[in-house]
Amino acid sequence: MAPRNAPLYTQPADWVREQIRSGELPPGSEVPTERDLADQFGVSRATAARALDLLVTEGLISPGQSRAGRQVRHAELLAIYASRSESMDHRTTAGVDAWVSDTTSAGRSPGQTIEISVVHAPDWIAEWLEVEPMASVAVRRRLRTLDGQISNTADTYYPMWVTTEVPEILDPSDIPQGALALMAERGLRTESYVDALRWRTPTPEEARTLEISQGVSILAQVRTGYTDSKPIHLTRTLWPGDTIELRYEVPA
Amino acid sequence: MAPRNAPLYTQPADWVREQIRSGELPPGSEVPTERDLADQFGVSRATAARALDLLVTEGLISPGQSRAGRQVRHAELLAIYASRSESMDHRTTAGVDAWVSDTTSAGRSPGQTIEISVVHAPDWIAEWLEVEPMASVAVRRRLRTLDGQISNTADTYYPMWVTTEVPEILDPSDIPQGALALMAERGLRTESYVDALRWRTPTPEEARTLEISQGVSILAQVRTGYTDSKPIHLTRTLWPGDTIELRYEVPA
DNA sequence: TAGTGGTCTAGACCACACT
DNA sequence: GTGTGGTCTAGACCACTAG
Repeated sequence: MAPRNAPLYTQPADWVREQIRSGELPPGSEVPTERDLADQFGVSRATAARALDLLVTEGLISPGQSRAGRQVRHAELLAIYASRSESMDHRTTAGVDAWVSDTTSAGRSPGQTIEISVVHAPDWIAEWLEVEPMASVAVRRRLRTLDGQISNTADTYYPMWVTTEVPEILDPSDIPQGALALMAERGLRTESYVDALRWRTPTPEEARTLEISQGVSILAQVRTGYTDSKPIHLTRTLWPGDTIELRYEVPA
Repeated sequence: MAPRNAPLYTQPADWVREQIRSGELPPGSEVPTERDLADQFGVSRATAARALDLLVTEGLISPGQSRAGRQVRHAELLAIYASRSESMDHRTTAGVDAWVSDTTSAGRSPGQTIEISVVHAPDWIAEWLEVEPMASVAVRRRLRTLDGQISNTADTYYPMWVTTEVPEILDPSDIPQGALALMAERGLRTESYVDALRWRTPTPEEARTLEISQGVSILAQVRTGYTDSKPIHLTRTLWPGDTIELRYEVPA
C-alpha cells in the first residue's frame, strides 16, 4: 500500500488513522499519547509527534493541550447552501435570518452574538464596496455557534449612506426579519450577489477567535450584495476550512 | 507585535516573511537555506526548518528539493468565475471550452491533456449521479496547465446512458465546442448546476499530480449538471487551495 | 503532583539536484 | 563532488491541566 521509501512517521499515522476509520477510536475518545506511540512503534517521540501532527492537519484529531491530551474529533461535515436557485428570494423575505433557518432545518441549534462598530474600510473592503479607502463603514460582527461550539464569524460591512437609510443596522440587537429583508423594505433590495472564496492560513487572532490551531486553514467567503449594479453590503464569513462544504445551486 | 512567549521559530519566519513582503526577496529568488538561517538567528537547524515550513504552508515559498533550494513563489492569485449570471448560457453554447475562454481572456496561456476511461463509480460519484454504486461510468480526465505550469485537474464523469446518446464523449480528442454544447445539441442541455466545495489535504497521489507538497491543501469542486432534475454529468476539479479564488455571481 | 503536548538542541544519515 | 532539504534520534525544559 505505502510507497517503498515512505517516511517512518507515516506508520504511526496510518495506524491511528485506521483505528479511527474502523471505529476502534470513536469520536471524542483519547488518542494514544506521543510517548506511548513512540514506544509502540520503536521510534523517537519527535517522529510520533509528527505523525499526530499530520492527523491534526487532516482534521481527524484535536491538537491537544497539556494533560488533556488529544481527542478524536467529531467528523461532522456541515453542508451549507450558499445559494439556492429557488428559495434564495424566499429566504431574504421570509422574516428569518438565513443562518438560523438553514441550520435549524438541519436539526442543529444555532446561536449568535452581535457587535456593532464603525471602522475605516481596509483596502479590499473599500474596493468591493466601491468607497474611498479608509472611508468609514459600519460593521455588524456576528460570532455564530452551533450546538454550543463556535462555528464561524460573519462580519457585514455597510457603506455609511446605507445606514442613514436603514438606521436599525446600527442597533446592536438582532434584527428579527434579517437585515437584508429590512433593507429591501427601504428600497435597497439585493438584486445579485458576488461570492469570492479563498482558502488561507488564519492570522493568530482569527485562530484564537475560531478556536482552531494554526495548522488548520480557514475558508474566507466574501459576499458582496448589489442593487442596481451598486454594492450595498459586504459580508465576510470565516469558516474552519475542514468542517465545511459549501454548495451553490445555480441555473445554467 | 509578537506575543511575549512566541515560539523561537516565529523570529526567522517573521524576518523572511518581511523580506518577501518588502520586495527584498522578489518572486523566484532563492530563500536563505535552513543552515544559514540557523546561524543568523543562533538557533538549531530544526528551528530554522520549522520557520520555513510555516512559510510553505502559507504558500509564500516552495518546499524546496535537494540542491535546488527554496524559492519565493509567484503570488499569482488566479480568480475564476465559477458562475456568471449573464454569460453562463453564452459560454456553454459559444463553441469554446469555458476553461480555455476564461483564462485566455485573462491574458494567460492555457493547455490541457485528455484521457478517457471507463471505471466503476465510487460511492460519492454514484450518489451525485444517481446511479448504482460500482456502476460503470465514463471519465474524461483533463490535466490543465497555465503558462506551462500545472494548474488543476478536471475529471468529468458521465453515466453510460449519456455516452450512448453522445458517443463523441468516448473519443479522447478535444471536443472543439465543448462537451456541454455537444450534449445540448443532442437534447441533453444542462439546465442547472450544483457545486459542492470542500477543502482538504491531498492524497499522496493528488499531491504528486498537482506537484504540490503534502502540507498545502486543495480545493475540490464537484459540479453536478442536471437536465429535467436528472444528473447528466459530474466534474470534479482539484485546485491547489492557496492559489485560487473562486467567484460565484448569482441573482438573488 | 504527575503527565501531557509544545518547543528546542546538537547531532546524524540519506537521496537528490546542481555544478 | 557538494550542498540542499527530508528525515530521524535522544535527549531536555517548559507551561499547562487533570486528578
